[in-house]
Amino acid sequence: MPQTRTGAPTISDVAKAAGVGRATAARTLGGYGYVSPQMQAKVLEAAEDLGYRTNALARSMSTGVTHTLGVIVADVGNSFFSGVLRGIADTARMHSIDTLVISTDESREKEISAINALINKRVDGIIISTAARTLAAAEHIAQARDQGIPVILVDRALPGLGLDEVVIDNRAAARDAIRCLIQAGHRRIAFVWGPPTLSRPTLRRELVDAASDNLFTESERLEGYLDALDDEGIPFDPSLIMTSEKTSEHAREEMLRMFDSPAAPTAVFCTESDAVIGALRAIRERGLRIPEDISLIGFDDNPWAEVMNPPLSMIAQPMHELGVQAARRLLTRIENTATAPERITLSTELICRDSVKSIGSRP
Amino acid sequence: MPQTRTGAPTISDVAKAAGVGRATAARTLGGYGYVSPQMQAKVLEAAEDLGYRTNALARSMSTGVTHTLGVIVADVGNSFFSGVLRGIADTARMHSIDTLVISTDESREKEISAINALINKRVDGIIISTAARTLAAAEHIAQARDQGIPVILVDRALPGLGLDEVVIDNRAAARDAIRCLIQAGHRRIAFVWGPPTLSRPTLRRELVDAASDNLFTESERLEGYLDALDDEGIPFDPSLIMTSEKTSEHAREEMLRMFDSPAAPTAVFCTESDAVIGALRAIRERGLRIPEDISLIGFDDNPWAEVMNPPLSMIAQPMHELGVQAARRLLTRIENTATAPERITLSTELICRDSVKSIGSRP
DNA sequence: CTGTTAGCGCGTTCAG
DNA sequence: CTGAACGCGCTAACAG
Repeated sequence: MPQTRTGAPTISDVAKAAGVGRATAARTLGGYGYVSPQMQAKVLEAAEDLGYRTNALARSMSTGVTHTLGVIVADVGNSFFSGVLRGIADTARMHSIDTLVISTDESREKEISAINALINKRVDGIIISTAARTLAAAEHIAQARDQGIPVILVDRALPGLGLDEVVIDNRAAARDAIRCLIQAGHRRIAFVWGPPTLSRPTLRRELVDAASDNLFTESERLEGYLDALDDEGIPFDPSLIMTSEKTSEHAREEMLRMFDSPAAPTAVFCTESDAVIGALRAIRERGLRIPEDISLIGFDDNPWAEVMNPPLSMIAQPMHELGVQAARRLLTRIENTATAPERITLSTELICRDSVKSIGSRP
Repeated sequence: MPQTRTGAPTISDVAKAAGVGRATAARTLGGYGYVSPQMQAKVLEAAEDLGYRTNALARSMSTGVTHTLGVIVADVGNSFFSGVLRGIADTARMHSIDTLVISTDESREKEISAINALINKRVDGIIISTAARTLAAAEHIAQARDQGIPVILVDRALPGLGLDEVVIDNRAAARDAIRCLIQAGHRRIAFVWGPPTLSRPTLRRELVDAASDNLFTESERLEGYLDALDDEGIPFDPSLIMTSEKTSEHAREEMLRMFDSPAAPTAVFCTESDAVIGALRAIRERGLRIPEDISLIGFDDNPWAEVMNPPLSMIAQPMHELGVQAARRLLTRIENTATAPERITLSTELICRDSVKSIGSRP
């Protein structure tokens, strides 16, 4: 029978039952220090039939290690983040450390409260895909870092914080996709979802400014789009950029607007899979066919992209690997806190299927 | 300057800095007991510029509450589970409690080790979608329950454990879908994925036996399929049941096999979205059209189902709500440990779109 | 190799 | 209303 109020047998209960000192019991149960095989057996047996479970809280109190790490993302329900999470949790679990997950919906308050909760719970480290776009807005992250908690930025970098970052090359990914479209003869390419702005930007500068104040991933993708246009000397048309709120419903609406314009796009580039969904809805509503009437390339090669009619050309992001690398980096950072922070950039792959048609307006 | 080795300022540091007793500091910082506004102010200020963060571990040690709950599922990377998780985490976070997530890949060992980790970390409760199909195989769950940790079963029930269960009506969902197909005139309906068996069952009994030893959800779905067949007096054909390992690749292979058989199915029912992906691949490979050549209904109404050509008829599961209900139930269970366990059954919705064609072989 | 003792940081009596 | 003292369960020096 357990003696404590909480009901759980403690290490002293075991020691008593085994007829040895606490420390001996603690040593064998904790797996440290020396203890004779005979005593060990006695302790183990006593522990067994008392149903002893080591109290991780108490252990953490004295060791200062919780074997728990925190993960903060916008939405664990999202396929991208849940893929990353899986990668993180898998590699963490291999080292028998658990994962605390918090979704923020890109809300600053939620992110701050998440960080605080994790700090208070004394997690061994934090992996975060922050909604902050500026150093000033990332004070809570700097705080965690200053508390001595290792922090890894995943998917969204934020230079200047002096933290390790694990990201993909968003700019190159977007550039390659747009190039693929341009090479197929397209010149009017819609960019479905860009930086949200209050009014539609007319100048390129306005747009770039808005983007630089936006999420790392989104602004990089826009830059890549612009890069490709520049390379081919194609003029930038602001009416082809979606700047409203990022929901698949808004993506649909903006696409509809573009289709109804005299200078409608002949191709669409979507920066996220929800954007693809929205674009696809609009395309169907207007009775357009892919790729005959409109070509499409999107981000995130989910399994369904391949079974669409026609199969969609997509940019595959290594979600799981992103998580694995972030977790690895965190683990080594926990050991060795003193090396210089670095950025790990994973590459994407443009999976060419049948959603892009050559419209042969090229020499 | 912090005095402890861990670097973090403690409540006594604050007390000292504020020139008051520990208890006074503890009371204001912990938000309990009485303390004069003036002292309170002094303490708060001292805490502020010392950068004090309450140590949740220490607090949990004395209160016995961790404000943390554990979630165990097969795969957080899976869209169904990540949806459920989101529901759980959302409602938990509203009560400022965090969520520890562990994936098991349906492995018994991983599930056991997950439960142990959670018990040791003294989570306030556990929500699990267990891989165990029998009471005997669920001993680890019974153990957690006996340790006094509230446990809620989600998505997969296991009667006899005496635990609360939050599930959907799998049997009715499958039955309705099959009925819809039958009413459209179909009599040869493939069931893509059923209980894995070593050899293809020839008798209905064999199959049902295999199913009853399978996951709760899967066996219920098979029963629903059989129910509908029985209602209409349609004979059961074992060659239409997929009994190999559950991967989309195997789903594809089994579909291919069925298509090549003289008695090919005219409709397919898929019990999971990965099964749909596999079936869709096979359908394309054989050059079949939906719904002209083959009708299809699947589980899990993910956003992409609606933008397929044609839009797919799907069974929508309330994933988020499943999580919300499970979390709610857990929270009330944590308060009030003494009420009788109950099963909450959420209903699904058959979303009829264009993947089912009437083949009019009916009066 | 083993037992004793002192923290870890906070909640919580119990006098004053 | 305030402060001193003890306990939570475990690790870690330190003697023996």
